[in-house]
Amino acid sequence: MKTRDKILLSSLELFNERGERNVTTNHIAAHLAISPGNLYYHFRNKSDIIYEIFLEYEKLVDFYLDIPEDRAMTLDDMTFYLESVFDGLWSYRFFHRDLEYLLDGDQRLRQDYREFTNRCLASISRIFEKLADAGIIEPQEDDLRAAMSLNVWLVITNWMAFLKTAHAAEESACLTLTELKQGIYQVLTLEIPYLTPAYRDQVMALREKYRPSLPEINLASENAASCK
Amino acid sequence: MKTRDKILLSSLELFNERGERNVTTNHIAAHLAISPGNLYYHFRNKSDIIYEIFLEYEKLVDFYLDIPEDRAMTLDDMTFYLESVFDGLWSYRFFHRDLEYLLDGDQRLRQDYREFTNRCLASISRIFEKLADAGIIEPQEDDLRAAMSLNVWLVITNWMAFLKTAHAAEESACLTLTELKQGIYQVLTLEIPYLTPAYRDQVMALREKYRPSLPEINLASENAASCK
DNA sequence: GTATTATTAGAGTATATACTCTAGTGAGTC
DNA sequence: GACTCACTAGAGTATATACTCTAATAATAC
Repeated sequence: MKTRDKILLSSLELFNERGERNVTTNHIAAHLAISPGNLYYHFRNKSDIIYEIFLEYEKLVDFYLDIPEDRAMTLDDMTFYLESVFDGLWSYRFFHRDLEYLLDGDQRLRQDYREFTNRCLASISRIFEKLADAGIIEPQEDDLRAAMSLNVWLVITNWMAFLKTAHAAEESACLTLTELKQGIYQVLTLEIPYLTPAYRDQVMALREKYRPSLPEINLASENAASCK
Repeated sequence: MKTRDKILLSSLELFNERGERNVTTNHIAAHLAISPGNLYYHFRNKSDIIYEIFLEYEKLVDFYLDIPEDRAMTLDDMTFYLESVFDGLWSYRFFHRDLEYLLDGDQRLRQDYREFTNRCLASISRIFEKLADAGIIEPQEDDLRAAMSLNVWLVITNWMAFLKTAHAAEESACLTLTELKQGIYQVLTLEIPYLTPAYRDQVMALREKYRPSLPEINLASENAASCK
C-alpha cells in the first residue's frame, strides 16, 4: 500500500479513536513509523488530510443514498438506507464531532460539506416521497416533507454525539456499532404517525429490533470489556 | 464587578464568538487587560472556567424548564419553554459545539452534564404529558413519549450546529437569534401529527411564525452587515 | 550506466499554549 | 506604623504543534 494511502487510513483510525483535536500530524507519522517530513511530502497540511478523508466519506454516503428511480421502494430499501447511513457515520465518526472547527479552517470543505448536506436532505426527502408512492407512509405536502427530512438528518447526524455525551462516567465513552444503530429506532419514531395501516405493524416490528436494550443503565458493565 | 466574574463573562463572550478551541487563557486575560497570573489566581485552569460557566447554563435551563404542577399547561407555556430553551442555547452556544472534547477533559462536567441531559429529557417528557392532559396533543404511551422527547432534545441541541455548517461560505457563519429560533419550527414539526383537532390550527399558526424566511438563500446579503 | 524523479529520514524552527513563580500593591485592622 | 491578606503584574517555563529544510536513498527512464 502506498504511503499516501496509509497516511489517510491511519489518520482516519486515529481521528475516530481519539478525536481530530487530539491527533497531531506527528502522532500520525509516529503511528506509521514514518517521519513528519515524509507525511508533509504527501500532504500540504493536516487540513488536506481531513479534506481527502471527507471526499471518501462523501463518496460513500452518496453511493448509499443513490435512489433507484426505475422501481418502487420497499421496506427493505428503507432498512438498507438506514443501516448504510449509520455504517458510514460510524466509519467516519470523527467528522461530525469537530465539524464546525473543521469547516471554519477550510473553505473548500465548508462549501463541499454544504452541498453534501443539501444532497442528503434531498435524498431523504425523495425517500419519503417514494415510501409514500409505495403506500408505506402517507403522502405529505412538500413543506412538511422538507421539515421532516431535516429532522431526520438532525437525529441521524447527532445521535452519536448524544450517545457519547449521555453515556456514563467512563472517560472515553466506549461505543459500539450496535448502540449507534439504536439511532434507527429514533429515526423510525419520527415516521410512526405517518405509517399507513397496511405497513404499520411491519415497520413497528422493524423498529422494535433496534430498541435500546437497557434505557440508561450501561454503567461500565458489559461495555468495559469491549472498550479498547 | 469582581475580577472573577469578569473572567467568567469575558470567557463566555469569547468562547461563543470564536469557539472554545480558539480561545486560550492568555486571550481571555488579554481581552480583560489583566495578567495571566491574575487569571490563574482566580481559576485553577481553563476547565475550571468552563465548568463554572456550565453551572450557570445548567441553572438557567433548570429554571426555564421548571414545570408548574399546580395548574394545567397552556399553549403559551409551551411557547415560553421553546423560546427560553433556545435563548439559553444561544447565550451558551459555545458549549454544545465542543461538548465531547469538554466532557472528555473533565469528569465532573461529564457526570453533571449527563444528569443535566436526563433532567432535560424528563422535563420534555413531562411537558408532553401535560400538553396531553390539557388536550393540546393526544396522549401517548410512555415508550413513545420518551423516544419523542429524545428526538426533540436532539433537534433542539443540534439545530445551531446545523445552521452553522449548512450556512453559506462565509467563514465564521454569522448567526442571529432569529435564525436560531427557526429551530422552534423544526420542533413543532415533530408535534404536528399528535395535535388534537381542537388545537391543531392554533399550533400550526404558531409554527408558521417561526418558518424560515428564505429556505437556503442567505448568501451574505443582509447578514454580512450584522456580522461582527 | 546515467540522469531524473519520487520518496524518505530526521533534525530543526517558529509559534503557541497552559500554567507557574516571584515580587509586589493597596485596602483594611489593630 | 506594623501587619495581614486578597489581589495583581509580568516575566518565565516546559511542552506541544504544525510545519520546513537538507540531504540522502530508492525507483524509473533513457
